[in-house]
Amino acid sequence: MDQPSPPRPAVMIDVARLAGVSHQTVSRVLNGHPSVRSETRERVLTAVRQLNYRPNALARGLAGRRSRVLGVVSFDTILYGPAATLLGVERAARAAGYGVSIVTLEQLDHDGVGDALSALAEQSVAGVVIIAPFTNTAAALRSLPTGIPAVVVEAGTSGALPAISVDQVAGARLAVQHLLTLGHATVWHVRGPQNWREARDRESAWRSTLEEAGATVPPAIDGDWSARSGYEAGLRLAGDPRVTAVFCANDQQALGLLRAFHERGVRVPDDVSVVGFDDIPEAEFMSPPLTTIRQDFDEVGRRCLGMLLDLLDAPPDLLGEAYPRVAPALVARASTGPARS
Amino acid sequence: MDQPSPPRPAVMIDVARLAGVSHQTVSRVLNGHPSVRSETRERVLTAVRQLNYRPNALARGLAGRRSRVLGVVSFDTILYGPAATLLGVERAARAAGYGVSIVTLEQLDHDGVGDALSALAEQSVAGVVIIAPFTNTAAALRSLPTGIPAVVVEAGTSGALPAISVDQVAGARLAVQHLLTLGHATVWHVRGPQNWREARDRESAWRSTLEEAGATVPPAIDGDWSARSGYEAGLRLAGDPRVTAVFCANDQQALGLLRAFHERGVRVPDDVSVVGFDDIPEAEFMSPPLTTIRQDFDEVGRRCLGMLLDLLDAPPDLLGEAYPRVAPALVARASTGPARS
DNA sequence: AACGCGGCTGTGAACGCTAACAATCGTTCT
DNA sequence: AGAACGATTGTTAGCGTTCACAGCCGCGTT
Repeated sequence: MDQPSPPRPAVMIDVARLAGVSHQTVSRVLNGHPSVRSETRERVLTAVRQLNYRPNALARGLAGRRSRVLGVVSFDTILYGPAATLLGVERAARAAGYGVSIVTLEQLDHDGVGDALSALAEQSVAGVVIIAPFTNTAAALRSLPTGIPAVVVEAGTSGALPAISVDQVAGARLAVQHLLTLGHATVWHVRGPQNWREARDRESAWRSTLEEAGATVPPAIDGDWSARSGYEAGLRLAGDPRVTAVFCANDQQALGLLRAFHERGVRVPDDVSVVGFDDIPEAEFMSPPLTTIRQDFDEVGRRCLGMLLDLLDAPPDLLGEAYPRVAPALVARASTGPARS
Repeated sequence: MDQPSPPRPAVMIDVARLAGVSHQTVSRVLNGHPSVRSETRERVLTAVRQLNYRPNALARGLAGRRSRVLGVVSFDTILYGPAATLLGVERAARAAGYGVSIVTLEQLDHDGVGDALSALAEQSVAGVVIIAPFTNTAAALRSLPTGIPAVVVEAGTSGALPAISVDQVAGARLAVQHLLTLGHATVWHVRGPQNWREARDRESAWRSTLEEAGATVPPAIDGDWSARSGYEAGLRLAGDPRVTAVFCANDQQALGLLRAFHERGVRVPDDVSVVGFDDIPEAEFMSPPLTTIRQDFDEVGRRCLGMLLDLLDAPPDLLGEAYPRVAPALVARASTGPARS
């Protein structure tokens, strides 16, 4: 006689027996196969509920082709953008009935990405989302013949890979034009790390926007996304009377910059205007509240997943440029103002 | 005749054939079984390399008992602590040869946790780490007879569940005592959301530390971890001459508070000292740099994983309180100073 | 000289599910 | 009326591993 709550969780055959059908019929019901008499379907569903049956995803993946798990390759640092994107992807995946397995990389190099992908392939993920917007990611991926459908996030115009990204060029242009419109003769730039695609895109858009406006292009200051690097940049910029407007490649750097300016008695926005990038939740509460470029990471995650799902059943790679960039937006706050007269 | 790069990835039997052994011997080599002649082992490993064989985790999980995947239940907001902990767990898991599947919850309630756990159970994870330090998480978990080994992060002294946490009480005490030592008559508190275990722990430690010191205990101000809530608290506190020291339940709230004080002309630390909690990377670059309590989330993640792995082969729950709390540390910066004389 | 034992390897059967095909039945078409 | 058809269900065979149980070998024992 069976115990009411057996140690072993119910499997499909248990459900089948209880419902008086074959295990295949149970499978059909579970997978929404059309040709099952509705009375039978009900009987099966009742049995499922009664036994608290949950299909085993491992067996499912092994038997059929597709697993209902997606892989996400992210990396090892807590940066707002990637973290927010990951969340967006996960949420969208869950909504679509997929699980999410993550791998973070410490190495940004070829092997790192390769290993991550292998680890995911081992788990038979149906597809992967790669949130690793380094300039060399695309190259690394191209040389990996894993055959898993993949979507790259934020990789910009890298080429042959399906990618979703925020329009970095438009964002940087928004920032620079905002400052120029306020009457600043030129705009300085604290850029992000050079191995990041986005950093390069922002920098080059900054440069070309200035050039188009006929403004002189000051040298870019190096940064690495961290507040500390922004702080150091701020210390260098603080003494220079030519500096009236600074565009930071992200909000953390802007925070550090603000700190340095504050220390050195540079008033923002009276002496210098500052614009950031990302619109992290804290931006509104910096001193002063930071004007910045908002990126909708949630939307990125969502589109990214949509694209991956399309990729899963649409075999060809004809999807090329069908997916438009996500548009960034300027959020004007108190850190920017008219140029000193 | 086989193509050199077949569309179908190699499976164990392919390796076996190439090495001239049985599939079982291949399995033995892969799992480090002792009784394989070293010459045979070499032969198999060579074949593995040659075919670029990777064992199928799905089949492995199905056939054997254990899958090499752990689940992490997190939730839907980008908060520094949980994000950092997740990263720590993932890193530790990867080091131990485990994959990580994540599920985020939007609902904090019983069903939310239950669904998350079911989703993970479906994937046959070997164990789960739950990063959801709500006060009701413990209750929700106890009522779930899923039978999966689980470790809860940051759940404090909740009781019957294996848990790893930073010593919130010690942390809050550190903060309050730091301020009292500086000569402040009492310390105000902007607390976190009441459904968070940690928020309650910090609040009650704040209260008891004040009481022990014979200081009056002002009413706690509500917050929800966000900078905005800190800002609002700051606006309320700014007018009050009795307020000379504020302990914020996290750094974001402290940021908002600083912003509000700045707006209202309250000088920090001259008029009011402020202490935060977490030591987010930005804390050092706030205006002024924030004195705060550092939590080592990476260590939390690591211990958490260690505990889970112990739990996996050590069946009994005799591990109870064997795992000590992670000690927090005071990081003194410029936002605190002596009381006004 | 036969026995037994330990190191090494192979065989068959799960694991829980889906895919492909076969079987059954009541209809509908010619 | 006989056959073919569509809807519904069952049967059999894997998916790629590990597990349990044999085999085989050569050596030291009795």
